[in-house]
Amino acid sequence: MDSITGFGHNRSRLDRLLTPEQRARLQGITTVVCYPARDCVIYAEKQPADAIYLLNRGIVELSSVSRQGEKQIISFLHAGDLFGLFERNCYCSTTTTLTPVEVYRLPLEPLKELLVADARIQLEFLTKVADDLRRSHRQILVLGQHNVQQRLAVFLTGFIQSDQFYDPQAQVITLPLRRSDIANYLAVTQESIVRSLKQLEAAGVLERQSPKVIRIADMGALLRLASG
Amino acid sequence: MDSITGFGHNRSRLDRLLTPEQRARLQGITTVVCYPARDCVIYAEKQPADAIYLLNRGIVELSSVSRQGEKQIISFLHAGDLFGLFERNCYCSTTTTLTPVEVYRLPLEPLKELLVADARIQLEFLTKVADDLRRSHRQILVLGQHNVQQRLAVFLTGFIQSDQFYDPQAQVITLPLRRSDIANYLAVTQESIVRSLKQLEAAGVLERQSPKVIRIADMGALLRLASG
DNA sequence: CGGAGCATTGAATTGCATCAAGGCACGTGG
DNA sequence: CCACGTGCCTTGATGCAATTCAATGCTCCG
Repeated sequence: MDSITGFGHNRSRLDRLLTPEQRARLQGITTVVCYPARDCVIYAEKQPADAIYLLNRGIVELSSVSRQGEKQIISFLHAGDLFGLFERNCYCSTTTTLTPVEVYRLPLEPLKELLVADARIQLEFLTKVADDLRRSHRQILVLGQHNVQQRLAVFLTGFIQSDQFYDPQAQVITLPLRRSDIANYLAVTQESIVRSLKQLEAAGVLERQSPKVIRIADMGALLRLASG
Repeated sequence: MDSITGFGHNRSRLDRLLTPEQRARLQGITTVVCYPARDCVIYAEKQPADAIYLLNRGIVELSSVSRQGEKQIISFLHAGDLFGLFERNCYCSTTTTLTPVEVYRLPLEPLKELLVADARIQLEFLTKVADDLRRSHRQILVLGQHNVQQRLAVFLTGFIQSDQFYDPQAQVITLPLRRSDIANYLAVTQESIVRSLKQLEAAGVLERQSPKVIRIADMGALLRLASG
């Protein structure tokens, strides 16, 4: 809930959010779709939009590619997250799986009817979209105000509430991403990520146990960096 | 609708969005609040949240201040826009008037009841929040991928659909903002804005008729810059 | 069959030269 | 007076190329 990256909080699955009856109504229009591996494209930017998706299992990356071919990762999505934002009937971004994924596909027209018919279900959707908006605003602050070290600190602190990627005992984060993914998310180069990691290690803030395994040595310093 | 800054599109006023009956229901919980000048704070970051606002007249700036004291303008709001995003019952950002403003104040609890009671009204809200999310995603792309010139071009193109600030005949934009506001929005310094304006003028893309009055000399070039 | 050693490949890291943007001080103009 | 504009210097981040590292699969041998 507090996380910007999305890696922090373990969001509720669909089946905890609604009453059994509401779930049944939603399931009436739902198709379950599975993607077995990483790098599967669920939908691509500018493709005609015919459905909204609700993520049930796995991690999805929301991204857009600029004309120069640079990829910007807009956010990472987890179980319980909605995606499928479109404009003039075409999707605004590309969604790619980072892990095996299971999604609920909600075709637009029936969904709209359902939302109008059941205001409670709609309120769940409204809440989710508002949460996304809050996260996007935070990302704007990070990209606008923070230097590379601070961005990295924000990114890392996004993990400390995660069961899946953070071991509170050992204070160890296991990154599910490559350096280049982190770079594309924080809008810096991969080299800058590496250099900042090195600086933070030299400053005693963290310790790289292997490229993807990072021990937080000084949580206070990390949090201070992350908050600007 | 296509604008990122918000200065482009003349959004619908509340009174065009709903049926008379729905408008009446909304008015039942609404207080009209007026701010007579610029620089009035409607609410401040971290203040307890008790209402959502709907802008009826004027321009509002949504911003947040980082710990180092740097202001980041997140977006500009116009008639028809919703604001008042909060988390744990406290507002996430500060809203300040840029012009005289009239807002509809919608207290949270009655609003929530109304949204649950009337799914059509709620759908208007959902649509607005989704639009905001789309704009935020675009701003993330701009901050992440564009250099100063490109950001400025994006900003300027945001005006070309506006009745209020763009004269299509003369191809002239009248900026309602200071250099420092543009800088805080685009996450660069005021000096960089000035230098980029100069470069664009030297390149024949635009012409500064006065600091706030800018003639677009080569719209194609501007649009090309803006799209990366 | 299982495990040690080796090859292969993509990822991570480093050094160095370069540059876009920032910071500051000062001048200008409405 | 406040906002805008300019010149000069500094610097954080980048781009590129080279090097190291790590994970995976493969072979071969006990």
